[in-house]
Amino acid sequence: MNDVARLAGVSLKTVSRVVNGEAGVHPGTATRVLAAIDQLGFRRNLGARNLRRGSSTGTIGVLLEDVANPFYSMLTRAVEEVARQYDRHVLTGSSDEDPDRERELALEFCARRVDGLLIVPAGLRHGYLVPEIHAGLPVVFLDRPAGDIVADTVLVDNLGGTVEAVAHLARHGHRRIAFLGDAPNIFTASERLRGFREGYARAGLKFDEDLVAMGPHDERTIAEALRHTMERYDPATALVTGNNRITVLVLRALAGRSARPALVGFDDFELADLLNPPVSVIAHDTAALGRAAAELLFARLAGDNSPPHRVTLPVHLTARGSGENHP
Amino acid sequence: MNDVARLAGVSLKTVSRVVNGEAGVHPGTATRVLAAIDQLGFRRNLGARNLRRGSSTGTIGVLLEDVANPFYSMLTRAVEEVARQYDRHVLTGSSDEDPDRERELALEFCARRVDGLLIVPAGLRHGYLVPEIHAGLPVVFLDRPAGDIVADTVLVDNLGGTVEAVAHLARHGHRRIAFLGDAPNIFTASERLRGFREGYARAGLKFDEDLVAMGPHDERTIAEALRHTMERYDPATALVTGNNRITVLVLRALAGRSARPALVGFDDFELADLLNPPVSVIAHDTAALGRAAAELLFARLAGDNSPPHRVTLPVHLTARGSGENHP
DNA sequence: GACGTCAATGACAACGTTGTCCAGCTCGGG
DNA sequence: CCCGAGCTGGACAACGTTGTCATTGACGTC
Repeated sequence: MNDVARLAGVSLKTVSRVVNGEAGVHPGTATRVLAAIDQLGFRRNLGARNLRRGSSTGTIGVLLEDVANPFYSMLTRAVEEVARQYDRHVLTGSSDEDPDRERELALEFCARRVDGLLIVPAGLRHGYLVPEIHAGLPVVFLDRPAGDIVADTVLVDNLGGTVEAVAHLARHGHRRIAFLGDAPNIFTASERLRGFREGYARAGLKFDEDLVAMGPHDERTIAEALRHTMERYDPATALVTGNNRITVLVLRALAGRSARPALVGFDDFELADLLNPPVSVIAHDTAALGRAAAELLFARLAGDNSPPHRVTLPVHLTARGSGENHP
Repeated sequence: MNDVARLAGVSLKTVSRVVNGEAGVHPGTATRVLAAIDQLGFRRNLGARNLRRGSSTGTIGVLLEDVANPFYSMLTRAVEEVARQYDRHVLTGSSDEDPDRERELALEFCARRVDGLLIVPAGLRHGYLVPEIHAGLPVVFLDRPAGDIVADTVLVDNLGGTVEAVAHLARHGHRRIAFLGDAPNIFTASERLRGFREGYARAGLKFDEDLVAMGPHDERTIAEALRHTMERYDPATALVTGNNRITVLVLRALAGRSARPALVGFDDFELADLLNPPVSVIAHDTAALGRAAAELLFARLAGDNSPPHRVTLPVHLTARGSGENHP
């Protein structure tokens, strides 16, 4: 900026005025300044500007498990969309389900003075955020609640979803239904398991612990779980899968088998309707989830200081065929 | 930091020393300072630090069309992974294929002093980046080349891919093959179309302009294009689709039809192998694409100033069934 | 006992920008 | 011809941090 001022033969402050479109600069001077700016390729340093003005950095941080997972990438996009409306940019970080990494990223983002934080929490301890929240940083938890602090949270109806999945399968005559879920320390996984049990209870079925296989899962453990639940004297005739990745793993493991169990998966996914048979799912509006969380964050930024909200978005069973065959 | 200093009864500079782990601070003093930091929830302002030190902001910007598209989200993840190795964070922005938006985001990121820029360009004019590049900002173009400047670029073999797709279909006896591609102003779309023509030529087939339908596409235009190419006195018996989204649109439009044309899609996608029939694709390693671009960027940051590279990553046909039926 | 050494700490400027305040100029009215 | 208003431009401080350099005092040495 100094160089620009020198080249244009004006003072630093005048350049600042031109850059900020302030009134009170002679048009001729402004033209000279703009020419100098152009010639030098000057671009004002937003960091310095924000520092001086004490204004926000215009960024929000988004922490999630893995941007490459379609569920999270859709979330990210929805958040970005809302952020754009509020003139903010998005810093993303993938925690890979590692609490330490999450913490590290969160504190790093705080040091960068993000205006707010959206977190799909990996860990169960979020005390490290207390000072920041206390200092006025809005934080919204997304898809899973914070472990040990009270904060804004947007969830989907995990419990209701698996209750409905079991009810659906029971309506079609299934009595032995297996559940393949994610690691039980993950909130959504344990909630969905809880719903699964609840569904059994409501359907008047006898629950069998042996038909539950919690993760973390990969190709091998899924094959193992399928063997364990399906190849026995009293096999499961239906399956509930705990999230989009597990559903896909199961579908791949089942590919080629002639007799497929009935299947309802948690999370909708692209092409579910084009598979053979089409896969029934507990669907929820992922984009709405992201939007709701982002809107909540920006409401906080706009000054809303009501007590922490806990929003639960509805899910609905989308029956496509895979869960409607009888045992 | 001032507050910390006052509370600990030391000078500002001493706090700075403690925060930075510099030598020459009395252990007792350090303890007092740390206690004060803890009590006040102090976190140093990275923006101010970077300003003072003239050091990098530790961020790189990634501009692409839409993070929600699995292709781009996988790219993003790969980039994030590499960035992490080099201690950088990632700012993302979706341009939605809008050159103005891309430009706006790019310049905004420049003003934020990102260390480098990875761009999947939407527009054809990138002169606006010349001053930045000249000022030392490393920029790598990803998946598509820059419009009118010479810069580092990492591409996949678009031409070779569709050449191979046509050859594959021709080998199976198809003589009339249609191409449904994206908007022709998009580099990858026009390159793939070029490869498509080239494939026709190499196979000794007579090219028919009528069997090409370029986008942008949505459900309606795809249905239209299918009607136009398939329901005629000399219908196409096979189809090449120009990217993952178009492939999915086509699959959905074809769902339920008894007689399906042979199909080869550009870009691999999840579940392609589980459809009926499994979809043959021109696959490429998306993560490798992102990694290559990011590594190139960091090589530039590390001082590599050789002339701009242009890397083309190979593609390979993954035959799964949908492209192997005879007419 | 004077002096050099070394460890610990602090004063001050600077990074690039903007807000505040004041100075000089022009112009119109009395 | 003088004066104040209005316009234009500049000097200076400040944002939160760190690099440079100076200061203080304790200790050991000749």
